[in-house]
Amino acid sequence: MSDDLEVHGRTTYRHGDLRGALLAAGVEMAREGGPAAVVLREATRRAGVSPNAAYRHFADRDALLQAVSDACLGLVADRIETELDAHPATGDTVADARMQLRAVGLGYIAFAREEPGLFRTAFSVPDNLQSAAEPRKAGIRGRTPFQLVGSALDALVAAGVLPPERRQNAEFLAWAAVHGLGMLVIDGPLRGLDDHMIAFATDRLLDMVDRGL
Amino acid sequence: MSDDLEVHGRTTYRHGDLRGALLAAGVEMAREGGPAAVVLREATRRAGVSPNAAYRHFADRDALLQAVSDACLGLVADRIETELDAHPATGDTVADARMQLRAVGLGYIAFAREEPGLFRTAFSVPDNLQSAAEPRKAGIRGRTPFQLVGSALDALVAAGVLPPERRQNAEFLAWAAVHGLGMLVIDGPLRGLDDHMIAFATDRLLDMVDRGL
DNA sequence: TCGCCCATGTGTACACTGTCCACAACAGCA
DNA sequence: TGCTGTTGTGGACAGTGTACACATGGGCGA
Repeated sequence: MSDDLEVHGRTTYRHGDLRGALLAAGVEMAREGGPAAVVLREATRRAGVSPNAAYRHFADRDALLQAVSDACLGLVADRIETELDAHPATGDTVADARMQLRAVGLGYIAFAREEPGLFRTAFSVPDNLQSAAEPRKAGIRGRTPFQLVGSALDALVAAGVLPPERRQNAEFLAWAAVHGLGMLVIDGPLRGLDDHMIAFATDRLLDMVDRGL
Repeated sequence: MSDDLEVHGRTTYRHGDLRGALLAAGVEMAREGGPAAVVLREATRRAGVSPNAAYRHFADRDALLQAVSDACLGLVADRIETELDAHPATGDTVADARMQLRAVGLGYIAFAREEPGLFRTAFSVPDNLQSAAEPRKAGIRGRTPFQLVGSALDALVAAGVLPPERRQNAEFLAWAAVHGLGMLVIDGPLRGLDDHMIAFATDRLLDMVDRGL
């Protein structure tokens, strides 16, 4: 019996961090097959535990999916932060603010292309305004994608590019545009276009946002 | 035995239009619970037929979902056509062209709000450029949503509002923006906002497209 | 008109899923 | 040391997709 446990790298009756293990397994399955591939029993199998053990940590399969989805949103945030780092400030306040919003969009689309399964999973669960800024949806630096868009818009206002009266709710517009492109790129009509065309479309979309906000 | 058949409105061994019945049942289930609610066995139950009968008309559950999704896209097109009818031409070519694109967006968002389940289902299945204009995704007037956006953009070019060099691939930008807003409204951060706020956000988004295209 | 064929629907069966219930083990505290 | 509440197990059940063999009878050729 204790042999069985050790097979799965477990020497004690207790797992230690089953919740974490299930979450990690869920993310891995989501990566491979999107939200539908997040299967509770399979997660317990990968964690080396009986199916019902999951119910000590998640109310039901939906709760697991919700947690996986939140983790995916955090990964989106991380990818955006990476893109922000790749475009460091130059000192030109106006150009920097513009680039900041652009970087958010680029990171968003890049994540959609690099991890379509995680991207789909991130947005497969109903959300709302209240929870859009909850810490469990945040990346490693503690900011959610929604907050990252907001910061970029604040910078645009501070730089005098975006008139303050247009700031309110502007994240919805920017987000909608970029999010829509992301969806179209991974399993909408734009699926299968080559990198060059995607990059071109992204560029034009960001121009549109920049000009039209 | 023949009694059983008659219970489901069937007097013959053959159903007559099982494919159509399964499709209709699928759409109904999608309306109530989105793509996940499209259950093959339940569809056959509603059609008064044994589960395996479905396999004479659809290769598997995914093929049924694909067909349901196509039908939903047709309904999106119908809703857009309705909105177009609600904004008849005035003779002012420029204003009419602008309004045409606006109507497409309004119809799109309206459908998302009125039929969230069908909307989600319409875009739950991978798509691509080739199939975006296939007749089975068309509405009652034979045009797909993708084609309706295209027509509106053509009108903008004809009216001299949109420079021809910006016409290419412009449907991607317009579509992405509106599609993104649709997603955010039904189960993104904008979910639960009241009608007034949604209308306001839609208006501003369409302004952005109009200005930024 | 008869008889056959094959498209269409049925029955049975299997693997897999989510989830409920009663039970077992054991970590940590009294 | 012994109790207790938390965590994991085992068995069971309904529901799903789908494969295989079989039944039915509508409509065609003879």
